[in-house]
Amino acid sequence: MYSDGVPKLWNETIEAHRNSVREAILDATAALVAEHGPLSVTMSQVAEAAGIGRATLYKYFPDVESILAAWHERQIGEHLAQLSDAAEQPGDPSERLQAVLERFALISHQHIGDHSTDVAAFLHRSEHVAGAQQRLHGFVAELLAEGAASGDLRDDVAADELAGYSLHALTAAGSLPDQAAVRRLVQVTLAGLRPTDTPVEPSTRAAGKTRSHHQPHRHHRSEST
Amino acid sequence: MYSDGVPKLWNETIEAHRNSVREAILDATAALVAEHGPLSVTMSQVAEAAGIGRATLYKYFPDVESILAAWHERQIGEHLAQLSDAAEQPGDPSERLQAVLERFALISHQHIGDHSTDVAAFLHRSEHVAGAQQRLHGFVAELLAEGAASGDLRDDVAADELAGYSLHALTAAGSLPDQAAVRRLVQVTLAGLRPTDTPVEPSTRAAGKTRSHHQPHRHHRSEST
DNA sequence: GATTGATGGCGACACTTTGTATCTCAAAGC
DNA sequence: GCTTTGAGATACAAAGTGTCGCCATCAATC
Repeated sequence: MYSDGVPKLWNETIEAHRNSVREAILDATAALVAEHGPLSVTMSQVAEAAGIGRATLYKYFPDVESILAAWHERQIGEHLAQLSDAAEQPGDPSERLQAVLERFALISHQHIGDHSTDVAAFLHRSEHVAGAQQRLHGFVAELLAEGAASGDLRDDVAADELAGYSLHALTAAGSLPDQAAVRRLVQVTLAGLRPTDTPVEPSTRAAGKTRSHHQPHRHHRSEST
Repeated sequence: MYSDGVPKLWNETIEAHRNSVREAILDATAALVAEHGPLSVTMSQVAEAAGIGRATLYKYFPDVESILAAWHERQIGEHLAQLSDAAEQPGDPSERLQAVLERFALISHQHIGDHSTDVAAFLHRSEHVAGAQQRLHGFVAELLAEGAASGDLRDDVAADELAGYSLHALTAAGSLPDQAAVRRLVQVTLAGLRPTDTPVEPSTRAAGKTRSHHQPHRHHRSEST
């Protein structure tokens, strides 16, 4: 039937089945989270909603947290795919960056109520979850590094840190009422990324842990070009 | 009725006691969350950790979600107090704003691992929780409105939206390694708030005066991630 | 100072959820 | 046909949940 080069031909169909069941579990979980919140999700509910026996569920995931982690990974993965798509559109780096950030903001805005993006915050070992999240961060950081190299963006702060800034700032889109507001948010966020005439001072002061406000900046209102 | 000066003296001591027990519950919850994550917190564990009977716990809170909500409220309240303190320091509006934002960023940075600020994301009725969070948002929005009025900050975007932007952007401090990075983040965030020569309004660039198309919207959602 | 009333704390009970061990069955491979 | 492999359901012990009712305590009243 199949190519006999593969020793585990039977394994392929079973893998496909497991995958479909897994997807059903994740879908059911998403629905339950959207309805009752992540805290009240139980293995029993998930099993019933997914249409499988409860004991069977344990053959896929050991506990609720693992399910939520997997769900979160899937979500981020999908988002990352959309962002990659947006990044591949033609245009100069600045335009592409804007397209990516706007895409991300719109995704965040789309998922209000659904806690998919926020889930990472309360999974205990957030570091474990960091898989897709890391890739997302790295992806944005790379774009930002490009922009900094071409002079479109500020280079006085590491692209890594700017990526964190951007991603967090744009999650504010989840609280916004409409897409026009989302676009304004993207503009504001981008404004924070552009080169400044008052760059962050590198190290005029030694390593001190005092909190007190450092020297006041006199910033000019004109940010020409 | 002997002493009519203080009719409910008994009520005061009992209230004090209830408050202390309540604080103990919240402290115990915080410890449990820090150790095992919010998902695995149970009423039994909280009761034992707080040193009270489980049934007694139900006289204070009906379920885990309520406890987490109360804990979150307390945290935000404390943060708000610190921010108010920072805002009352002398200085011009711009300096005060920077002090407040830096304080907030440092608080976010301080609480890495502890999910106190992230909890709002997964409480089901986040709108219910929004009490202190709303005040925090309004507090920052007010500062931003001041800055916009004095010309130190951009006025092409509603202070309301800028507040959401700022608070979200600064939560990125939770992922930063040291305080120097936190200060850089504050600078980047502030850069997004300053006036720009390319305001967000699509048209209406005729005169130097911008018409505010956007009216302040009313409803918000969860604030932190 | 004894009684009454109201309130906090806790033991106990019935019920649900959890995690696992065991069993059955369907399909691939010989 | 017979064996093997693994998915899926049933069964059970342990833990968690929500509630009722009893007791101790303290304020207020006689």
